[in-house]
Amino acid sequence: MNQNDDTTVGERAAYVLDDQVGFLLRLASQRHTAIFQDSPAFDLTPTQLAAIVRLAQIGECSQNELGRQTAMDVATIKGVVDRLRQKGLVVTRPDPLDRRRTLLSLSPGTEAMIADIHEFGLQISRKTLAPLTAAERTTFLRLLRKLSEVG
Amino acid sequence: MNQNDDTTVGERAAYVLDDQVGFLLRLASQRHTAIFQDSPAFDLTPTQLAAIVRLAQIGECSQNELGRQTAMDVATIKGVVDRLRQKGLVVTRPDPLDRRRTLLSLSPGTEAMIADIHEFGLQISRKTLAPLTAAERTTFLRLLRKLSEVG
DNA sequence: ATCCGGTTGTTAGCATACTAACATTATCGA
DNA sequence: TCGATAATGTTAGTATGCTAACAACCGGAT
Repeated sequence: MNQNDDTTVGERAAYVLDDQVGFLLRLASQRHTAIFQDSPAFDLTPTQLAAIVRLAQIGECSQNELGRQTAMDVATIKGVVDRLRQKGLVVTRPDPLDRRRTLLSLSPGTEAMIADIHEFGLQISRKTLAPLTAAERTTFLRLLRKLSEVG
Repeated sequence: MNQNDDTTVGERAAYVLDDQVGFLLRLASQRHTAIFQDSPAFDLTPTQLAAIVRLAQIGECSQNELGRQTAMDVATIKGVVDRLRQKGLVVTRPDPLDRRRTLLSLSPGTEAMIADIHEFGLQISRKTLAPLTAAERTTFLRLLRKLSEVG
């Protein structure tokens, strides 16, 4: 019987930190972020790129709506949008139909860069998944999606 | 031909944010953290639990060493250790052999809780992986480890 | 023995990510 | 129409996670 067997009947599973999904998710996220930041094509963080790409996809929308579409709470999306506005990548105008809202859209310069930003994002994904074979990449993304879509 | 086909010869792969590994890793991490925080067994964050479990595993060590063993840079591990000391979970003493170092160890009370902390960690991992079948869980952890272990 | 490079821990600054509380504005129901 | 409810955006506070700079200290090489 393997000394690392964690399925022995009647015995409690051993807690090995390096085998826990939360710990491994943190490591994988760290590696992805490092790959992203080491590819200096744009002065963007992964989160900022996600916001820009989503805004390009869905078009003009409110700040909270963009937050929901990118899985950022209201406090986080505010900071992200503030920094994107400061860089001139996103512009705003008041919503004429709802005085609570500010509508966000990409600046013309950003609009023109969208294709390059997409290409950059694909490169990052390829580098991140490089340790896996093509079949493994497909499987991994499918399972990761199952873990993310719940709730 | 499928309209979402991203492998058509001669065409550039489409950039779909929801299919990018970085975005999905962020979603999965968010879900894991939410599961963790909604299980109020201990007043700990995932990072703090990792530090405690690792310290229990490797025994008394320096702050930077614990950081390396838990994938936290020197600034991050400092904050984590400060908070664990403030809660009385970790105690320190100067290293008699190296005046730069402070040696960390678990407080006796924490030592006594380690088995419960392990059990709690296993519950969190089970809940996080619940959307997958047993076979999928094994595969997912194997691939996630491959993505994390790369230098 | 001294100098030099490396290690340890601290600090400051920035960027997510979360909760909670708040004022303002919309909307729906009675 | 009015009153309760909900949505929007802001602010404050806390906790990672990163870089960069710094002082103090250790070890080895000359």
